[in-house]
Amino acid sequence: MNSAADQAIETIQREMTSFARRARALAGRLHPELSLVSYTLLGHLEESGGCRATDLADHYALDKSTVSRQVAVLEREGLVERRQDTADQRVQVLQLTDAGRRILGRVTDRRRAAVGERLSGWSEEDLARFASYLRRYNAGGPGDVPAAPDA
Amino acid sequence: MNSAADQAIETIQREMTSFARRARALAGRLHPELSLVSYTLLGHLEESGGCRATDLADHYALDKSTVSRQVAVLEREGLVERRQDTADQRVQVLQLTDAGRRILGRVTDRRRAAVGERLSGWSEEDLARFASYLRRYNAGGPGDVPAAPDA
DNA sequence: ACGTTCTGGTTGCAGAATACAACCACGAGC
DNA sequence: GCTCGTGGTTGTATTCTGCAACCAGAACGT
Repeated sequence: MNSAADQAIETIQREMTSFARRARALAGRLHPELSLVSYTLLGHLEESGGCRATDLADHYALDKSTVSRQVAVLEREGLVERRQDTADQRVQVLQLTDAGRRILGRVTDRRRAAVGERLSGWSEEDLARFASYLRRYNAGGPGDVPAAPDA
Repeated sequence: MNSAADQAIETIQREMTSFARRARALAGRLHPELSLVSYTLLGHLEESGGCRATDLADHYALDKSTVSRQVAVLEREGLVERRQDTADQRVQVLQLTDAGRRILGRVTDRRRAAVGERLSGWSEEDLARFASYLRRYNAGGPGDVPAAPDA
């Protein structure tokens, strides 16, 4: 099958890859104080309103050991805190601290500004459509839970 | 300023970030024989039809030392070859070998299949539009970072 | 109750990717 | 011919990562 759809898929996979490739460097330049990993972990904590380390690992396809270490760093920096779950003593519920929320907010602002600048010439309609495509792409996918469109 | 456009930009930056975060793991699962880095470097060589290491570094916002080492690996594996530029003895033009082209093709196929599966429910029109948005976004200034207004 | 298995998490270890700085070689301009 | 800029490599240190081994608490079966 070599249709127009195929062409589009080829382009999508190439452009998404290209973007991903640059993302780390972008994060490094835009907010050296919060690595791309840390940023996304904090972001997920905010979105989810607190979750377990395992959830983070699943969500980002990381090994639980990696998450464990990353979280340890974030905790040492006072950006997240862990609370033992009362029901299950194994579980540590992770949550943003106020400091974490503050830093996350600052970094998000800066990122949004950067992205916004890049999107400055776009019409509101295009922006909305692009956003919805991205959300749909990330949400969808086999092997991935259809993810409640809550947040 | 909290317009619809702002909302869209917020979403775009979040979703792009989320995607980038997973990309490495995806590559690891999908084609362990070719890391995300190697894949993108080979991809750029194919697209460009051969270029210098410096071009790769610029394009992906990598340090030239990083590229140098990555290319060394790819050369050792016989996937790229370097030719001294006749005009400028400093320059090494990098090009895919047949083996490199073969592997790149295989991996691209696999990636396209994965992406395609994720996009299976999409209309042809949506695919085309999504692709064009991504291309437009990535093309937005090879100067790369939209120059953080903060720093 | 007790042992087995499962789940959430940490730690030891090793490998890969990366940046920065120092360096070498060549080319260009004065 | 010097000096400076450019393309590339190498030394060094850091960070991210996965895998495997491990520990502790829960769940389940007998």
